[in-house]
Parts: sequence; C-alpha cells; structure tokens
Amino acid sequence: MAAQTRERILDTSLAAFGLRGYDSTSLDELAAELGITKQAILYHFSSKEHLLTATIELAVKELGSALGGASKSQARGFQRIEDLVRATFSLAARRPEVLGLVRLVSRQGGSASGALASAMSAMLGDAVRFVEREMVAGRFRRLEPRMLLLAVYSAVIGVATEPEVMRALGLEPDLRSLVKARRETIEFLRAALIAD
Amino acid sequence: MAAQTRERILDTSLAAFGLRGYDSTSLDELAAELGITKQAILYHFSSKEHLLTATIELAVKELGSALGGASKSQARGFQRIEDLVRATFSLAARRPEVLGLVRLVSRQGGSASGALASAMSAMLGDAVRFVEREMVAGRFRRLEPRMLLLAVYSAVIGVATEPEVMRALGLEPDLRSLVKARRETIEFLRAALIAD
DNA sequence: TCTTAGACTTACCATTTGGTAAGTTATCTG
DNA sequence: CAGATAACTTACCAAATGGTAAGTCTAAGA
Repeated sequence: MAAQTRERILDTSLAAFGLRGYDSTSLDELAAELGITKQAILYHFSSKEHLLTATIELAVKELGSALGGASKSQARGFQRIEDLVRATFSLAARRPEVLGLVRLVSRQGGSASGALASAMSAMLGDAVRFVEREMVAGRFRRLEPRMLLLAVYSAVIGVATEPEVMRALGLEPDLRSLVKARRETIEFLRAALIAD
Repeated sequence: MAAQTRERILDTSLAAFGLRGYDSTSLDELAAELGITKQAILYHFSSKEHLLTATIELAVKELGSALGGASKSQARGFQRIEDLVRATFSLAARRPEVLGLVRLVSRQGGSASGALASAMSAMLGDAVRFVEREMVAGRFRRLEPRMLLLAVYSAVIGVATEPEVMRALGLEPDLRSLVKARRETIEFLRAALIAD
C-alpha cells in the first residue's frame, strides 16, 4: 500500500485541480476523498504548491502519451490535424481533468507551470513548423501560422471542455454529443484549412 | 461617497473575479484594494455569494452593451459575424475581466449564474437561428449550426482571453498582437464559413 | 434641536486552511 | 533481536476566511 499512495494522491489531485481548480481544492478535501489524513499528503509532497507541481508533471506525461502518437506521426496534410483532434477529443472523454488542468495552468501561468509551459511550447513549435510546411506545399490555405494554431487550439479545447456552453446551446454533454462535436469540429477545421 | 461605493465594489469585484477567480479572491483583499473594510462590502452585499450574483449581473449588462449592437444588427452573411467578432475583441481589449467572468461562470455553472446563463442562452439562440437562415440561403457552408457556434465561440473567446498560450507561441499579448489576432481570427472564420 | 436612517468602522468569532512536531506501526537490515 | 527507516497518524497551531453584533459619524427631516 506504500508506494501506491503517492500515485493515488496525484491521481486525485489531478482530478480535483483540473475540474474544480487549485484554490477551490483544500488538502483536507483531498485527504478525505482518499481516506487518509492531510498530513499523509504533506508527507509525500512537502507543500500544496509542490503537490501542484507534481500534478502538473503527471498531466504533462498524460498529455504526451495521449497526443504524442498523433503529434509525431508522419501523416501529411489535413490527416495529421485530424489525428490530433481525434486524440484530443479522446482524451477529453477519458480524462477531462487533464485538459482542465492544461487550461487552468495556461490561464494562470504561475511559477509551478514551467513543465507544462515548456511542453506546450515544444508541441506548439512543432505544430507551427508543420503548418508552415503545409502552407508552402500548398496543402493548407495561407494564414498566419501561429494565430491559426491559437484559433485551432482554442476551438478544440473549448469544444472539448466547455460543457456549460453546450448546455446553453441545448446539447447534453454526453458521449454521443461529444462524438458529434468531434466530427463537426473536424469538418469545421477542414473547411478553414483546405484551400479548394 | 455613499452611492458610489456600491458601484466601486462591483467594479473591483468584476476585475478580481473575472481575472483571478472567485475562490482565489477574498473579501479582505477586495476591501484592501478599495481602501475600505470588509464589513463595508458586507453592508452592501449580504454575503460573498450575493456579491458574485450582483457582479455577474453587471457583467451581463456590460456584455449586452458591448455585443448588443453587433448581435442585433441587420447585417447579412459574414458581415454580421465579423461585426460580432470585432465587438468581442474590442471588449477583450478594454475589459478582459468581463470575458473572464463569462468563462468562469460558463465553466463552473453554479447557482448564481442564472442571469448570465440565460443571457448567453438567448444570444446563442439568436445566433443559431441566424446561422441556420444563412445556411439555407446558401451563404454559409452547411454544418451543424450549434456545433459550429460552439467552435466559433470557443475560438473567439480562446483567442481573446488566452494570453499564456499566446506567450507559449512566442507572441506578446499586447494591443498590436490582439489586433493581428482579430484579423487572423476573422480570416479563419471566413474561410471556414463561406463556401466558394 | 432632536431624531432617524444610511453608511460605514471597530471588535469579535467560528471554521477552514496550509503547515509543524511528535509520536506510532510495520518492514527491512545488520 | 536491535535499530533504523519509511509511511504514516494524532495533536496542535497561526493565519486567513466569511460572517455577526454593536458602535460611530453624518446628513436630512420633523
């Protein structure tokens, strides 16, 4: 039961921080959820901020293993974008808290966010180069690559993690709707990216 | 100094809740920022939750007056979308906290969010009908209207309110970049929406 | 001038929060 | 078996938090 506790804490923290937020989650709540005492958490992570740092590291790993395949694929043109969007939606359905934490950190910045920030920087850098190549090759419409990616990133993350807005639109955020949202997002991006 | 205090509290709360979040903002901080005591806040708003409700109401008003013109315009086709996006970016530059609060509420939901939720519901309902008409008229590409709007909403709000991601892309979130982002977002949406 | 009401402030308070200190228990090692 | 070490728990604690109660000051009305 020993070495597992650390991972259980990280798992629970990821869910709590990613879905409810950092300040909204107290160590006491986390401990109660885990059936241990708060001090057990502080034994493994010397402060709440260190716990956040470690949680972010876990999220970076999960993000890497979920999107790594698609982002490093050798697919060309729109197929590669489609792979990435599919992988992102799959992650949003399986572990919404991971994308929630990405959003949280990307908004707040903060000192603990170094790992995620640099991981994202790397992924976005690759993406920029990929998009530029495709534009040069004439497979993508010519737009400013970084702004384009920001729009694509925002659209995908937003669609995948904005259940309340879906409700406001009269859509239930269940699995079927998510599948539909994925399909429509891909069509939307295809239309935006591919020059006729 | 009397009647103004209430509005000053609301202004400061809007900035704090919208940019830092609800749980991350304490009444003591707000009071210190305003140069009054916490109890002065509680005199005007009987609890922190009531303050949030009133703050949301203010945000709804600001949102309405900022986007109302564009959203009720009689412009047709893509021009109307462009007007709306311009108005949104203008709001993002002038009062980022308003969109921040919209995002916060649209994520967390909660009991206090009724006003904003219904305001957004109404705006989105109008938007759905507008998009449907334009599709029928053949001016917009045929996509699922609600999903399309979710993607558009996410892209615009994301681009307008995601400074950390802009930094990760190597863009400084200053006014010039925001103008550029607006132009690129409009081009992106034009490409996605208009069938050739 | 006396009173009343509004707009606060000073003084508290119970609870929650992140964190420390000092045990306790089990396992592993010499 | 002795003792060290890892993995906790029990017992605290100071600061911060949302909120209550009572007092103060000022301006307006009777």
